Amino acid sequence: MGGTMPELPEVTVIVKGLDKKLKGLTFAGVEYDWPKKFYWNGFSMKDLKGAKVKKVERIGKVVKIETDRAFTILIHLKLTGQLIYQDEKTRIAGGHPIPPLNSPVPNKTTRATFEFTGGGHLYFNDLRKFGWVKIVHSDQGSVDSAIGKLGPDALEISYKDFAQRLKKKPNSRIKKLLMDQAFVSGIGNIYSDEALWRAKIHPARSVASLSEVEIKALHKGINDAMKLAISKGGSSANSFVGSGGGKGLFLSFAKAYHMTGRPCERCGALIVRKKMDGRSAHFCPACQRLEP
DNA sequence: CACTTGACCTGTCCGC
DNA sequence: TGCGGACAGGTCAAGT
Repeated sequence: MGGTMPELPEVTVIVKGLDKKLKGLTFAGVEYDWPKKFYWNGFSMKDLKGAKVKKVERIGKVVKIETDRAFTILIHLKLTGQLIYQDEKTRIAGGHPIPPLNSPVPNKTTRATFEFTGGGHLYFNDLRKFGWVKIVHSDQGSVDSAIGKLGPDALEISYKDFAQRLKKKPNSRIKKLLMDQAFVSGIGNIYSDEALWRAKIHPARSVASLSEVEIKALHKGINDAMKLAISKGGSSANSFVGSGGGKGLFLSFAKAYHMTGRPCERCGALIVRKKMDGRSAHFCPACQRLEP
């Protein structure tokens, strides 16, 4: 099980692993060192102990652990979260690659440790402490502020629905809109860059300027980029390596993201990075043009 | 209102 | 090598 970062593909990979591992396990307790981002919402340790995991699934970028009790556990990895399950025989890990996913646990980034009867542990690590854990009432889990307003899932939205929703936002810049979780859920900075590169669309283009052909390419680009990443994350022990040559991270599937200064795979022009709407956009200045 | 900026945190990398 | 600044995958609140 490998992993890179917590956007839709990475959350998908870790959630699939956890669903297999945790299903049927019984919580023995939890410890945490960052109460600020651990919300009980009226539930308590007494409720947690003895509860069984029914299912683990992904809602947007949120990890949802359903139990056989009245509560559900929601976890958001934000920028630097990791989830690592470990018992005597197994270890599965996913999320942000720092510290390395094979580091011993717990460690100084460990914010919460769920213990299961039988000795397994689920570690929630988060270097920057932006992530959170919420225990929510099962009936209210789907309307929690974190997931209640999410748009259609980026991997599931049809072309038709995608195009229709775009029509309602003609003035938005496309990259920013792609990352808006209320528009579609699951896409972050990496996959907006990757999808736009595939569709040959400049990140600052307005929605109104996009042709039907481009919108089709973008819909396909989202799917292709994410599915490729899921397949890499699911199959490779290390989908990132420290590169000797410069950049700290190398993502095996990336065509644009973090490829600043490297030749575009398609046309050879050098990939550039530009600050846009508070985030950095990576794109090919030759095949992703602002003006036709 | 819609849109932009700052805040939340800690660590790494890059240039001087 | 040391030091300061930019930057990091996300989201929400506050400000304009």
